[in-house]
Amino acid sequence: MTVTEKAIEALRAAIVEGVFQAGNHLTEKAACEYLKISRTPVREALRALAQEGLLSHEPQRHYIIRPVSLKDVAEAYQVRAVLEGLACHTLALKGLRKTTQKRLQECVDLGSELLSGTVDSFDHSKWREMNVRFHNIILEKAENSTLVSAARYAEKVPLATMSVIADWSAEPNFNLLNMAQTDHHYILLSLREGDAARAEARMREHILVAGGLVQERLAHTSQVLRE
Amino acid sequence: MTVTEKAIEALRAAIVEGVFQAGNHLTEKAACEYLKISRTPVREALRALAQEGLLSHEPQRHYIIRPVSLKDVAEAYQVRAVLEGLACHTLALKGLRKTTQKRLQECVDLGSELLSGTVDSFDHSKWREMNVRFHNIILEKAENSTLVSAARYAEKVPLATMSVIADWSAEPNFNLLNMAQTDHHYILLSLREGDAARAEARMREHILVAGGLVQERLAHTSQVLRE
DNA sequence: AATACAGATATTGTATACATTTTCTAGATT
DNA sequence: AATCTAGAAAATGTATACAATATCTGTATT
Repeated sequence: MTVTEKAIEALRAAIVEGVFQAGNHLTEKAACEYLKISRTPVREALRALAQEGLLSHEPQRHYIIRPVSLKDVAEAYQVRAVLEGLACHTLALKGLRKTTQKRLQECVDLGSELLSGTVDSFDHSKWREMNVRFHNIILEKAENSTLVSAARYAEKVPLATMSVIADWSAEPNFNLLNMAQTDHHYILLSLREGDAARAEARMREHILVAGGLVQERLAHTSQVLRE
Repeated sequence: MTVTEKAIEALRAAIVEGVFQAGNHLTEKAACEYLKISRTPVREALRALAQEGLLSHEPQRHYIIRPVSLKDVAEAYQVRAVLEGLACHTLALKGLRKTTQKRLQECVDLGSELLSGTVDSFDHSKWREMNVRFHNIILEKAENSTLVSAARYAEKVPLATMSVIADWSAEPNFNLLNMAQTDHHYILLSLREGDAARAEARMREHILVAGGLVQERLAHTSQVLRE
């Protein structure tokens, strides 16, 4: 792994965690001293993060850490909803290959297994891993590279990714998890039946609900949000 | 304008025009000598173009000019269709401001004016400008920055943008232009009525049709496509 | 003849020096 | 006191030198 790659990850983490506060300047020098490396890889990292949307930048001016609002998070989820909806639409038309169907079924089965146990023994990290896998399989099996890239982009909006939910393992909401599980079940069913419109609609709704949940939690836990 | 910015534009143009052939390597040195500048801005430009999707790259390896297939173009249009569909959905729910409605109406009026004249006097560049404007207004007035970025990304796929049609001014297809004009009319109508579902559906269909047209032409004129 | 290896060559990655532009500051002017 | 204007300081942009890695080439080995 090159220094530049490490710089991208380290700076992204630092920004999301609030080491560099939103709204402030971020000079190349400050980033260099924080990471203890030279300017060249830092410049490349800053440019990459700006393209991701984490920083804003105009030529000849310093980078600014883009504040993230609840509205930004909501918008990112709306975009993800239509993109993953398209993935479902495409995949339903294309038809599920047996191996793909099997892999998705495994996710659904694992989900119901995880939810069938006692509340105390619920394994949140396994559930999260399963969830990411379910969505990624659908996205990738649609075999549309522009779609994958665009979806990855929408996931880069801070706090607009599934993984933030990991921090809430203390008090998982089983009503919502059961809803998500049911969604997954019916999405897979629609895909198997080749019902493109329903698969799309279900996935859209599924993601919008998840987005609403994330926003609600963020509003309460008052993360690093502007306003 | 900095050297880096000029490098990005010049290299993008060179790739799209086929100066550097698709599928081939593109070494930093070759780009430096072509542009007659040093490696630093070239490296930044290559990284930016890779993020756009024009080049592929793995660390410690040279950049490769990503070949574009008809399939890629089709996929990019599908992504644009759902994204601009979302823009319509959002805008219809949000409601059109008077100024926005006026600006869109101007596009529609200009379109019908351009199509009402004789075939020979048809001003293709004005039509194209109007079309880009119509779509941009909707995209921007939806006020979802992730959506705008994702849509801009999908437009970066070579040949998957409206502007390629500019080259076909020799023989515009009036049936299709009239269809597009009708689409614009009804999209605006749905937006004004606040009918989110119809506005979305119409925009999706509108873009898919345009994408089909572009693909058909590309297949005949045999552009710089692989396979 | 095909393969494996070693050295040479070329290419990418990083650091640093210099150039240019912007921003800050101190003083003069009103 | 407020504003404007050098000049200085600091930041970004660019070029180049050096380091690390990958690729190529020719020879030796089987």
